Amino acid sequence: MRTTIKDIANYTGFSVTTISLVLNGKAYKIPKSTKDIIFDAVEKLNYRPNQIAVGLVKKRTKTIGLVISDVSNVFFSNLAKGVEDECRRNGWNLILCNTNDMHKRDLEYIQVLADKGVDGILFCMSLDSDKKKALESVKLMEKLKVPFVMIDRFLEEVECCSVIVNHRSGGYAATKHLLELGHRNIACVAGPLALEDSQHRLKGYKEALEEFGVSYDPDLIYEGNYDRKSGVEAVEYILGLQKKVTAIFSFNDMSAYGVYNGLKRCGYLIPKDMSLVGYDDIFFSEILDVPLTSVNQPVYDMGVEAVQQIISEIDSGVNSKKCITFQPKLIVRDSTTEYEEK
Amino acid sequence: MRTTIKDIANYTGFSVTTISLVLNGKAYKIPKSTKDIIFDAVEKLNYRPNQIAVGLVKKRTKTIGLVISDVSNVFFSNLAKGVEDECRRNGWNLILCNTNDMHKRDLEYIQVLADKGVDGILFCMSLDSDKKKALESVKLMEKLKVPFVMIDRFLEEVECCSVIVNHRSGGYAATKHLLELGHRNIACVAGPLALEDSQHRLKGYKEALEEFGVSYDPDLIYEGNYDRKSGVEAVEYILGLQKKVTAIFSFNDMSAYGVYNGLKRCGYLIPKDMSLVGYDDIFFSEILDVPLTSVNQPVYDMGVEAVQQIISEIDSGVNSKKCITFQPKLIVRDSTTEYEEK
DNA sequence: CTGTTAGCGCTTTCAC
DNA sequence: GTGAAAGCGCTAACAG
Repeated sequence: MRTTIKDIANYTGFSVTTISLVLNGKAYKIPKSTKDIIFDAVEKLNYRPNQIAVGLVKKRTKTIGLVISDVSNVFFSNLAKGVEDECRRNGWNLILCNTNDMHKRDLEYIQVLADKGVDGILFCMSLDSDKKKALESVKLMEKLKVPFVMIDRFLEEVECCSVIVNHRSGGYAATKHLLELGHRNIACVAGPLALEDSQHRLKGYKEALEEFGVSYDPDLIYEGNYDRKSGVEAVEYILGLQKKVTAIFSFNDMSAYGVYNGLKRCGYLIPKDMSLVGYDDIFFSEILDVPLTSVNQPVYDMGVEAVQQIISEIDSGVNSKKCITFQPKLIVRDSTTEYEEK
Repeated sequence: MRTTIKDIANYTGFSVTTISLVLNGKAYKIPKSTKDIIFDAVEKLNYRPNQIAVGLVKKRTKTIGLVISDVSNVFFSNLAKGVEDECRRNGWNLILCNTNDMHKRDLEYIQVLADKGVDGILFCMSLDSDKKKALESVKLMEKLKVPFVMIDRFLEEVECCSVIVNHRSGGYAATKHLLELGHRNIACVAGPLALEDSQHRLKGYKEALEEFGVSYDPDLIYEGNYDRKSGVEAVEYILGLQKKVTAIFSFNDMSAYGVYNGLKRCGYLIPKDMSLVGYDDIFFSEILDVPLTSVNQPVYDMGVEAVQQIISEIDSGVNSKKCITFQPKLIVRDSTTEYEEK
């Protein structure tokens, strides 16, 4: 059996109260001699408090849950890394929950995490969540009174702390870059347009077009699913348009890879025949033969920030309702070049 | 406040014992009428057992810990995905622990996980662990009496269940492939040779050489660190050897990417001037302009298997000491070709 | 300065 | 059929 506080009490002759007080740094009136005896016993018997028992009485577990769609997705694994690192630095632990973008699982995990007594949840809602579903998740967390911070994907109508990237500005930067290079027929491989992030990137795209006096053509927008397959399919769609598209802006790197491969397969050279911009700046993008111009998101830092927010919310008991916005940064590499009349 | 079992007792008029019995399916003698009343109340009051309290009395948390070096590493994130998926299927949860390959953190996390009452640990020891350190970690888990399964990296002298890949056979397959293509001067970009997996891949390499009557030249082995930088540095080393190397076997894909980029930078064409084989078969290897021939490891499945093993060990209370060995599989793509005399 | 006591929310033995 | 009571390991009023 594991050593318990009782064992220390028996061993030292003091009561469990005294032991607890000393171990929790609340022994204001207890002489050093007593403390020493206790600490010695703790060391000797190798005592460590049972955190389950502590959790039951303190109603704190120093554990948070991270609800994401899929850790094997590079974006999320970097996020998880940041989250875990910052947790460790603060003496917290992390329960990892993959929903595979199924709203139903969002709800299940929220409930389970609450049952396990996590002190807070870092929530990145499922791709298949429309506004109604997303609100359902939020309502559940509120009902269960578990503090939460929304990450990456957020909802304007929810009053909570969220850690996001300014996708509008990312979309704007990517598009502006292409426009400055002289491109005018710029296609987009968007993510699901039900998602705010996808919408915002599109908004940024439109803003840039407007600024350059280029009219918006909805035909040039292919609504994909943020995966590689979407990129491959988008190429087919875009080339089939016969619209003299000379540049493609993919709303994430995975779909950009699909576009990359799809274009190659069709005999297109990047960037000569087609410029390509991605979004996420996964480290692979740099390794590609034609290193990909991409919008970098400070994912790791977002994870760190989210943990700091949730911890401060837990400690203070107040919902900051802050919206921490990170700025994405366009990383120009070799997949984009000036438009040449042909 | 959350609804407790007492609330259900008060509401229904039955005692907490009865409620508990019914809810835990141990109500052999309790009439359906009573059960119905209780279930109705549970539903109405939205009662869910507090798992911390349950954990305290049952000494089971249905939670396991996963100790790995770094989730943001694709290999581990795929492992984590498998682990998490299988946990969910079985109603378990996962605490994620990144050690960044620091042995000290292995120990810290093992202790913390035990304090939190996890039922078992999936342990992938740190890269910086020599045998002595690794044994220290194992001894700690044994002392704390927490069941564990070793993943990927294992020790022959430890009596425990482990889930691994037959790295010898992977090394053999990769090398044989190159030998069959006619290559004779095959360099290796190894991982730390203190690690068994790296040693085993090397053993497979040697076996294949022997089979083809090619003598082993230790100069051709570059000991790297499984990262991209190692690959870049290895290229410099290998080209500097002046040994007419025509093929490189990288002991993982990350270092192979380094080799890939390094070779390009030096003006080498793959596979014309140099054949290249990786190990891990990260999805990205397929996307490269010259898709990488690589040894595929069924990482996801290993995660799944590890969870099944740990759960059965926890449930049965017996250490199976099984060593589950997965077979890697060579995936031939475009980065390897026949040796041509020049 | 230190100990007694109650209680966190639950399971389980035993008694009626 | 059901309930009282003890106990899991700990914290925290309160008492002295």
